[in-house]
Amino acid sequence: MKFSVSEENYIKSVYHLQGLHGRVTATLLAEAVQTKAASVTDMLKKLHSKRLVNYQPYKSFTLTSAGNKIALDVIRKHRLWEFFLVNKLGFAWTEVHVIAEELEHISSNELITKLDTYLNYPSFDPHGDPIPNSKGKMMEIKQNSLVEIPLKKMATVSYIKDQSTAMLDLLKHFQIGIGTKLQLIKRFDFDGSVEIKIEKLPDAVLSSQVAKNIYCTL
Amino acid sequence: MKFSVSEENYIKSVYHLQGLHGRVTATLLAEAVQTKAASVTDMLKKLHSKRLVNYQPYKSFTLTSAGNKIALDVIRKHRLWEFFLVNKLGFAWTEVHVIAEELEHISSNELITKLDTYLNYPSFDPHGDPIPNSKGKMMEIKQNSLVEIPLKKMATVSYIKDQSTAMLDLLKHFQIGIGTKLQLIKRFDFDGSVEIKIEKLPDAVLSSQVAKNIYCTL
DNA sequence: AAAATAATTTAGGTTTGTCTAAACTATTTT
DNA sequence: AAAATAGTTTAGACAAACCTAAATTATTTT
Repeated sequence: MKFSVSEENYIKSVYHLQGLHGRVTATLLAEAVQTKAASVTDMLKKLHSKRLVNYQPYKSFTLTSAGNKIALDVIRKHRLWEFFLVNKLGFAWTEVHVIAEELEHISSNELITKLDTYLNYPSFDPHGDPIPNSKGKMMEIKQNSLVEIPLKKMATVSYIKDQSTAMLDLLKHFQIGIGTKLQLIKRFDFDGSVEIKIEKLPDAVLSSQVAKNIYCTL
Repeated sequence: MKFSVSEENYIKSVYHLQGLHGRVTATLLAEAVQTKAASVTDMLKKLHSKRLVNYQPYKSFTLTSAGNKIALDVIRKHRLWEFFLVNKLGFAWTEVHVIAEELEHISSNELITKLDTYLNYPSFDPHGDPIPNSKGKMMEIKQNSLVEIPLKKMATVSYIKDQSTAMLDLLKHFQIGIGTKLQLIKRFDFDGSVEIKIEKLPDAVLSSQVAKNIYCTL
């Protein structure tokens, strides 16, 4: 079955919100898809009739397994395109999200299969998010926030939680990006700030607020 | 200014039809965009109010120069994507049209600029059609139908006019495709059929009906 | 457990792009 | 040049996805 761009966007948003809150509420979803709660109700009825959401009036809701499958499919496309945009076309990882929001709705399955092959079956997108494979399975890696990794151990930045311009600006200044290798030198209990070492750079101190938003693999 | 997918499709079709017939009529356009004449009238009013078509009720019409610019932009995207699909993802040139019909409406200009660079500024798409550059300029090559090229001279197939399955099937059998190098051996005046030679293959005879649809560069 | 507040749904409307059927205009035939 | 035919436009509707305002239900506070 084929779905409209709107339907796909709603489903995708339900998926993401479910990941954060377990169940999803109309207001939350309205916010996510940039519309009003009344419009969400309309769409929920439609998605319910197609058996893509478990929905009862006035209650919070979740995706059915059919809905989940579609969400993963859209997310797979989104992340593969992001990978392509960064690793083949040379975009910065901070620029690709909006473009991938459009590309993720191109319908050809053959296209995604071929793109996946061309990119050599990547498991993570440029933001560090896992890319579902054709069956919807994602790799999982234990990501640890900078505040909780062991001292001295080499770690690789894998994900930035807060992607606001202010945060990205700060990261740029400290030359920290996805893939950056670093070690935790010291944790200051007083304010939770951390001192880190990046090869060839002077040691840097990051506030706990910043450190909490940086995730690493060990 | 941004245009809807429908608007872009109408404009693109007007452009193509103009190339074939000089001026465009509502019925012709309706056929091209797979809709009814009444819907075309509605859209023409809209495009006229945006100054993209030169339109007067009950008359045939053409694109304004603003409309032309948009058409070339969409065509550029379409053909660059087709090039990408064939030369990077490994699709056959006969499979890419429908996918490119969707991709051509992705709005980012930066994306097309980067894609163009990545593909190394190709001048022709896999069907042999010229790709407009960022200013809308297209390369022109003299293409000669197989019935009119000189005897013995080496020629390269550059374009297939009739792209019906029947025709493609026939071409496959004779191992003729875009880029195939061949020579005209003999022209039979009786029925206009032609004998051709392709390296390493036995000579083949094509009916004038077939030959008329094969274009070459010399 | 009422009252107050917050969240959700309904009712009725808008826009975009489509449709059919009827009315109108242009073109072709005789 | 009138009649017949072909092409185009208008009028009125429809579906999708959205909106606002009012009504309804759920949740929280007291």
